[in-house]
Amino acid sequence: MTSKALNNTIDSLNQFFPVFQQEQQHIIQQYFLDHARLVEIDKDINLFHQGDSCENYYFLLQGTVKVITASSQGREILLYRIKPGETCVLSTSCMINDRYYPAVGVTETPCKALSVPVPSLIKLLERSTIINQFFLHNFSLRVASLIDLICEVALERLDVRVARHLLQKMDNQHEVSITHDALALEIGTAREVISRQLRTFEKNGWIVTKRGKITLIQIDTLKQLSQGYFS
Amino acid sequence: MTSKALNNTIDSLNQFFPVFQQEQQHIIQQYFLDHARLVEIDKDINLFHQGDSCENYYFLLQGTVKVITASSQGREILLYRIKPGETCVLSTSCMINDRYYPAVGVTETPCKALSVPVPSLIKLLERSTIINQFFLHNFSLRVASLIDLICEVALERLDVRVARHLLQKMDNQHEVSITHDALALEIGTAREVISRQLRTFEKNGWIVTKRGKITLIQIDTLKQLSQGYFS
DNA sequence: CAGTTGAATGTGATATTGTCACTGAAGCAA
DNA sequence: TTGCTTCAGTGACAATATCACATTCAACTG
Repeated sequence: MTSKALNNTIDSLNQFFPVFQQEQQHIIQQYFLDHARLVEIDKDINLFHQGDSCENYYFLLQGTVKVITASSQGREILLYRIKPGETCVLSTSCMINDRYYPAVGVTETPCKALSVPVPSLIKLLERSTIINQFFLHNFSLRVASLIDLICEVALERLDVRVARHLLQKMDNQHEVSITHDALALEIGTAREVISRQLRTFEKNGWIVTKRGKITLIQIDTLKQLSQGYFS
Repeated sequence: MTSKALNNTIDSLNQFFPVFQQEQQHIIQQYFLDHARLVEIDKDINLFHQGDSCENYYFLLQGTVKVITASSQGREILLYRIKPGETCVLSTSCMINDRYYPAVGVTETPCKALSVPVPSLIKLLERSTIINQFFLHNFSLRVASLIDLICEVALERLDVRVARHLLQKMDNQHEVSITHDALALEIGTAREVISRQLRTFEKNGWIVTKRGKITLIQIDTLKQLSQGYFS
């Protein structure tokens, strides 16, 4: 990577390493100068497949990536999203254990990322505690979110989960732009199930649905439901 | 901790830090000398509750601990087991982010562990890359297992999951000593559901059930089922 | 040993969720 | 407009979950 290109992304690096200005600054800067490559990726591109091994490691600068896992039967569920300033814990996990990916990563929007080859990153891990701490933090947050997901999927009612999801995804016009199909994937169920759930919500007057769009009407009721206060 | 007590557990420490004999050996040994306390814990003791903050960190030497999370409705699911030579990623996660536990930890057998206060461990993390790498490995393995669990819970049929579980837990007499209730907790469903599933397995001649014990008869059939080859 | 007690398991009725095989509707492009 | 393609709706049925009990077994008590 050229020095100029690094300078262009040096601000972005700070979002990964807020402690960048310390003793190890030089090591890390030099590392990225030597090994990092700035890549741009279109929408709906597979970054990695189920069964791939991990060869390049991405530091996401722009866009979002969804990480999905699928069963043998074809049903899928969204494990988490990677946002700017984050990395993929799965990549980390695979890198450290030299395993295959147990999931698929797909860009949801056009993305920019810093890409570094895994072997060099492993060497860096042995030298810099800051990098280590960065990865620890990353893991730490994601473990918590994965456990939350397990609770939801294994123990919560579907209507509760749908309500939560809608509230989480609504914009400031109280709208969610998503197809039933996509919502089903995120929640880990089938489209028909979502369709029916939304229809009963609509019958209750809680939401209004259009093609590809859901408008939340009775936000408070949905909030109550999302916290399990309802039958 | 006295030097003698440390010597008693220094072999155990090696199972955590196989690279113990290197440059940082002195730092880590000294750390455990200064801060670690050997604790013995009875069976069925809660190490931490949902909502606790993390004050002591355990390195498990003997016994097993199950980590369970519960919904508001009271249903529970087993997230993972901690075995000797392991630590609790949840503790790590809570320690690093200064969060509350999203789950419960209960000893399944009498346990021995090294206990260290969290603040001191955080300081050690800033000095030793070996400790960092240890935690990274730990996280890394657990993330993979959590993702597997999500796949199972969200996407797999119940009979497949029960079959897998039985195969995993059987001893070399092809027996599993467990109550339906406990099995239900591990799989994240209700006892009645497990009872019915086992009964149909038994009708098919795949297993024989006694009170508190299940004997697997047609192992191959169960293996096929566990891999999803069956309807 | 019989009797009691508590844990473990069985069962039917019903509600929720998932699957399958379709039909219909809305938007887009030629 | 016509023909696509994507998105959504529907009924029938299967699988799983929940509830409210009844039953059985094993261990303990006296």
